[in-house]
Formats: sequence, C-alpha cells, structure tokens
Amino acid sequence: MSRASDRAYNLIRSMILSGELQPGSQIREEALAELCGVSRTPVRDSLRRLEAEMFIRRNDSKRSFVAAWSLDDLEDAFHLRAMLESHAAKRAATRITRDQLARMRFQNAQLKQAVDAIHPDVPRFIDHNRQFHAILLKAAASERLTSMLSQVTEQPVVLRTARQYDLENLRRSHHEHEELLIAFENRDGDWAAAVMTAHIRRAFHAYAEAHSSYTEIGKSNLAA
Amino acid sequence: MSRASDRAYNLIRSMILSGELQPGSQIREEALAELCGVSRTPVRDSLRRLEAEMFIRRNDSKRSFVAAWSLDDLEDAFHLRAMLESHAAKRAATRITRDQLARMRFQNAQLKQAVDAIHPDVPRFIDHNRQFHAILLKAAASERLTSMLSQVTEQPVVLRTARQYDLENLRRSHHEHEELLIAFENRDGDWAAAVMTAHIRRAFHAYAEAHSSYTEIGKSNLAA
DNA sequence: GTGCAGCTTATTGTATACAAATGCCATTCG
DNA sequence: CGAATGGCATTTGTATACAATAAGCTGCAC
Repeated sequence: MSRASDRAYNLIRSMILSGELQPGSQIREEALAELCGVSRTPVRDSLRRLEAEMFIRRNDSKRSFVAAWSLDDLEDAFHLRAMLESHAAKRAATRITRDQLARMRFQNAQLKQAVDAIHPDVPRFIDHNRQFHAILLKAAASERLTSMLSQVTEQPVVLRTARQYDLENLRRSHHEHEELLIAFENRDGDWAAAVMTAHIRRAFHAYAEAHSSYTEIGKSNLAA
Repeated sequence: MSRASDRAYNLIRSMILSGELQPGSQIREEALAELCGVSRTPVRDSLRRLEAEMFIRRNDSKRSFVAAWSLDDLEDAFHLRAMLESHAAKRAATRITRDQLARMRFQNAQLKQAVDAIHPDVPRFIDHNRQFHAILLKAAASERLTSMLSQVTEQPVVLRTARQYDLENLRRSHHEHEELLIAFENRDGDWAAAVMTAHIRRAFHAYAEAHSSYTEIGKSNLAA
C-alpha cells in the first residue's frame, strides 16, 4: 500500500489492538482522518480492510464499530486457527526445504533465548514466534491458506491479555516447536499436524486462563 | 453496500466469473468505471473486495489483474473448503433447529426436482444447492467460518466448467445431502463431517474431470 | 405522557481534480 | 548491438466538494 493508506491502516489497527479504540465504540471516518493526518479516502480504504479482517463491524446503515468478541468467539477463532495451521503443518512437512528448516530452527533457538534470559524479553519472543510460523506457512505453499490464517492469528490480541501469559507457557511453545521440527525432519505430516493442533489448543487455554483471571481482577475491583 | 458500489461489485464479479474479463488480463479502474457507469471511487472499493476474495491480484506496483488459477490451486481451494465445511457440518449437527432442518429438507427436495424433471434446470439446482449450504452454515453459527467459506466456495466457477458436470453428479449431491440430513437428525457431528468431506471431494473430482475434458478439447482445437 | 412528522444534523457515498508513482519507449552512449 | 537514461504516457493514490442517507431531536397531536 501507499504511504497515507498504510499509515492509516497501521495506526487504526494498533489503536484497536491496544484498546485505545474500545470494542463496541463507533468509528467515524473523519475523526480517524484527522487523527492520522490524512483525508477520508485512505481511511475508508483501511476500514474496509479491517472490516474484512473482522476487526471492525458495520451495521445496516454503514456505520462502523470496533468489533467486540466474547470468549466463545475467541475459542471459535482458535479452533479455526488450529484446523488451518495444522493443515499448513501437514503440507509443510513434505515440502519444506533444508534452508527453511534451518531458519525455523534458528528462530526457535532465538525465542528460547528470549525467555531463558535473566531478563526475559517477551516482545522479542513474540517476534521470533511470528517468524517461526511465517516460515512454516511459506513452506506450506498455499496462498489461500496464508490469506485465511492471517484472519485468525492476530485476533486474540484484542483481549489485551496476550502478553500476560507466563514464561512457563512460552517455554512450552519452544518445546512444541522442537517436536514440530523433528516431525518435519521425518517428513511426517500427520505427526506435524497433531503437534500443531496441540500447540494451538494449549495456547488457547493459556489465553483463556489469563483472560479469566484478568476478568476476575476487574470484577473484584468493581466489588471493592 | 450502496447502489453504485454494489452495481460495480456485482458487474465486475460477474464479468470475471463469466470469463468476459479473462484470467491474467489487466484491469484498469477507469475502464471499469465507464463500463459500470460510475466513477472510479466505487470501482476501487469493489476491486479491494474482489482482491480480498482473491478474484483479483495486484502486482507490486498496484496494478490489478484477473486472478488465473491452476488446477492445483483449485484443488487447494477445494481442500480448504472440505475442511471448513465439514467443520461447519459438525457444529451444525448439534445446533441445528427443527425449522432449519425442515428448510434444508425442502431445499434438497427442490434441487432433486430440478434435475429429475424432463427438462433439467441446472441453474435452479445450483440455487437450491446454494441455499441448502447457506442454511447449514447459519446453523453452524460461526461468523468467522461463514466469512472464510465465502472465500473458497465461489472460486471454482472461474474455470467456467462449473455448470457442465453431468446430471448423474448432481443426483449424487442430492443423495449425499440426504445422508447429511440423517446424520443431523441423529445429532452425529462426526458422521455429518465425514459425509460433507466426501461430498466436497467428489464435487472437486467432478469439476476436475469436466475441466480436463474441456482442456483436451481446447488442445485438440489447437492441434487441428 | 406517548407516538409520530418533519426538520436538522451527523455520517457515509460518489464524483472529480490533481498528485505521485510506475511502465514504456526512444534515444544515446559505451 | 546492448544497456542505461531520460522523458512522456498510463495508471493508481489522495484530497476535497458535494450528494444521499440515516439518526436524533423538537414540537405537535391525541
């Protein structure tokens, strides 16, 4: 995308993810345009994209609102992601190149370092994790799959408990990745798919756990 | 969508599906704008939507082209569709209401009539078939799933052999639908999912068959 | 007080003009 | 003769003005 349109998209998206734009709140094109320092044209463009990615919903009279997802909706997204990403793992198992495998190993080593360090660096973990999955997706060699997965992978972040799950869970991710790589070395698609399904399901429960405790904190605050 | 934007979207989409806009050919916004009798603004809107639906591709310099899918790409789409739609069937099995089930039965009876008539009406079959699957998807109650499936269901039509597959295959669809309904009556999600996977896979091979013969006719024409 | 009509205002949709980027072709230089 | 470069043409991106539509409000009737 071009400069103005890109800026608007990234800015609006990050405002949704950070919670700056609250779920359920209405979105006005002109207000965002001013915020982004561009005209309504690129903003509209961005809103359409975000709508396709289900970050934004529109009512019958075309007004836009920040999507508000329940925990059930989130589980739904995780189910779909598990299905699609395990399919990707299966495809990748028989298509991955030596080079890609090496790069996945590298990313996995890096993300281990990020959490095993004296001062764990979660954002760094997340970045290497993202790259790990990106290489896998590339190896799966299905544009459609890539396009669909992009619709369900970033979604959970909206609950903002994303980065709160504990280091133990992140270390488990590392080990699951290791197992995945061994399945790849053995070109065992079924194994790879099973590991991936388990990987995503565990991630969901980690999120759900973090979310429920977050919710309870909220509740206790109200009660106090 | 609003009138102008809607018109542009439907027109461009149907021109792609009908082959009027040939796969691989470049698309110019202004030309389409004239064709649709609207300005470039709603055309751009439509192009973005069609791009998200992968009917249109854009190169690095933002020029748009009609997507050209290979048979492999198509099989990929069918694989994804089988996966997603069987998941939908599984969910629907335990959620579907009496009313929805009755409506699915009705649609299936109608599509049987369409192909069993003395003068078979394939477009009518296709319409009832579409509604049958739409009710199922509604019963599955997952917006995300619905949104994703819309990306892979209409795709095959681009090969334009869509309506050419024989009546025998359409009758098989009817019978598979019948079995699906029985699985629903028994609230057996696994059964429903299995029937659906088989249903979609068979549909793919019917398409592939029709396509290969079509291709061969094309080849023999060139050879002649 | 309730509900509806009509007006006012807020918000989105469309057209158009202009800016920016890219591709294309011809020309020139090695 | 081939490759690089410059400028022109084509195409897309952005801003802005205006049109259309929907929401909200005010006041009136019952």
